[in-house]
Amino acid sequence: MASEASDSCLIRKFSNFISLTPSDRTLLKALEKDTRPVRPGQTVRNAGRRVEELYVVGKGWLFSYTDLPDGRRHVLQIHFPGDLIGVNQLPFVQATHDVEAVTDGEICPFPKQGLDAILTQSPRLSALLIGLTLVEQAVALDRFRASARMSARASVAHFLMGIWARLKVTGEERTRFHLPLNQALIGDAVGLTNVSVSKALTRLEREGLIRRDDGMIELKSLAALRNLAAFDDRYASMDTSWFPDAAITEINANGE
Amino acid sequence: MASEASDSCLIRKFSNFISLTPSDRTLLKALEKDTRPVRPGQTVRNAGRRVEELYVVGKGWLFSYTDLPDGRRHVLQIHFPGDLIGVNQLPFVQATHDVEAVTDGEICPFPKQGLDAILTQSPRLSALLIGLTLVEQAVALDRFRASARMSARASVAHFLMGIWARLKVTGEERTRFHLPLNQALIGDAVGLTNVSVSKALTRLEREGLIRRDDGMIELKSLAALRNLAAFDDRYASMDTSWFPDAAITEINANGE
DNA sequence: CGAGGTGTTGAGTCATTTCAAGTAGAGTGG
DNA sequence: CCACTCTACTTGAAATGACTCAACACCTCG
Repeated sequence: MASEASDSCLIRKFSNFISLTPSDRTLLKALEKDTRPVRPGQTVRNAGRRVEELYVVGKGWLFSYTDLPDGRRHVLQIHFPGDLIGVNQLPFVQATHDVEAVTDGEICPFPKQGLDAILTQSPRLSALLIGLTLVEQAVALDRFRASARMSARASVAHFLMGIWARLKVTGEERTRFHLPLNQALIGDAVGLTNVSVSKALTRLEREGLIRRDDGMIELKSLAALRNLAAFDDRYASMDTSWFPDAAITEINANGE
Repeated sequence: MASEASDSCLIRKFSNFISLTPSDRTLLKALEKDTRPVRPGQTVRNAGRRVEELYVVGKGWLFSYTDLPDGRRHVLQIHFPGDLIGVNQLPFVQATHDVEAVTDGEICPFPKQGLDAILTQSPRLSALLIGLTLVEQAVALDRFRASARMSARASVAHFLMGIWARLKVTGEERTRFHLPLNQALIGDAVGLTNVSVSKALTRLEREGLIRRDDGMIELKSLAALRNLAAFDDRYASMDTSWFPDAAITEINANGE
């Protein structure tokens, strides 16, 4: 009823791409019914365990990762408020990776079947859900490419641009933002050591492309960074024209 | 009507995961209505161009890639018979990467809207489609991890295991198979140079993990390779239990 | 027979890693 | 208020794995 967008990052994020009907909002709100606090370093999901529930991130940052046999770690994704964690776990009985909190935060757990309501009742939301998943996939492949084929410096620049682009989706347009990730974590995300990340960041700062102070990071020149890292903003170029019409949503909703 | 599975890799692949109803088969066959031959080296899709059509691979191998500003190339995916090319392009107006044929082959183009029939008429096929897309995503992330965090030798081993696991999905269980990819291409897929790939393969062969002859490759010890590369067969561990029942498919089909 | 594509091998180079030492800040307890 | 500890970050030197460069072998195709 109260269609204040501001109370839910999930709704704010989705509104960014399509206009939500009241029933869409109701469906989304159902996912955020429950709330659970998380502490820094707390494990939210263990790889290998059954995937019982998915999460909406309410507050705070988290990340997905896997450990390698030799003890090294690979960070697959950083999760922000408004993100859905675990859609990509759907086709697996056992979780393919761990999820851990970076900062204090709140997550909203809901059962796997919680998506059913969306998938059966709102083709438009379903399309957006699939679309966002595919965009995330494209983003991951971009990061892969950067890590595999570019210098440490460009790779780190690419990572920062990726964070910026994703924060933008939930409305934070600013080029200066709080980055609560330590350099070992960033390294594990782009395939470098903490030492190399430190050197890359220091150099980027010396060159005037970024600025750091007090846990904040500022992207001083988006153009230069984009150019250096061959960065593409996949969220900005998302195409929603193939989505079913809202009208069809109505018909289906009535038809059930 | 003639439900010979053997005439379509797509149907054979899908049958591997769920039992297809006659109407499912009809839906899938519609995707393979048209056929177009491809030659080695032929570009099937250009990055940046509008995505008008998707493809089912009928015969032959293809691959998706992007070029970097400095001329280097990153190969994102190898496509086999039975694969759907371009599902991940759905949310983009412009293609995010190029597609090129490796060998002689046949592809079956169909318009983006060709998927609509499946998505609206068969929840079960839709679920499988989404599931397979998510599995492919997990596979890509595994390859990312291998490339970012493991040795050249392990990374190449991982790549080979990945090919083997995917061939298995369309029924080729054998550990000896034809590998029509040159070493530069493999390098571009795992983030190495052709020279490093050559050295890695030579070493793997000397160690007895693989054997090569006449364009064929044989995985001599799956266990050792799996161990070396920390390989997980994502296709084998796919969970279909969350799919809607075939019964529901019936109801929906009647309901329209 | 020559040309082009492909794979192998060795020598030298280079970017990133490893190792190590040192700085800074936050939190703790005496 | 001052050690003390922890974590995070920086910086330099040395080690190393992959890269570059280059020569050569092999095969297919004309």
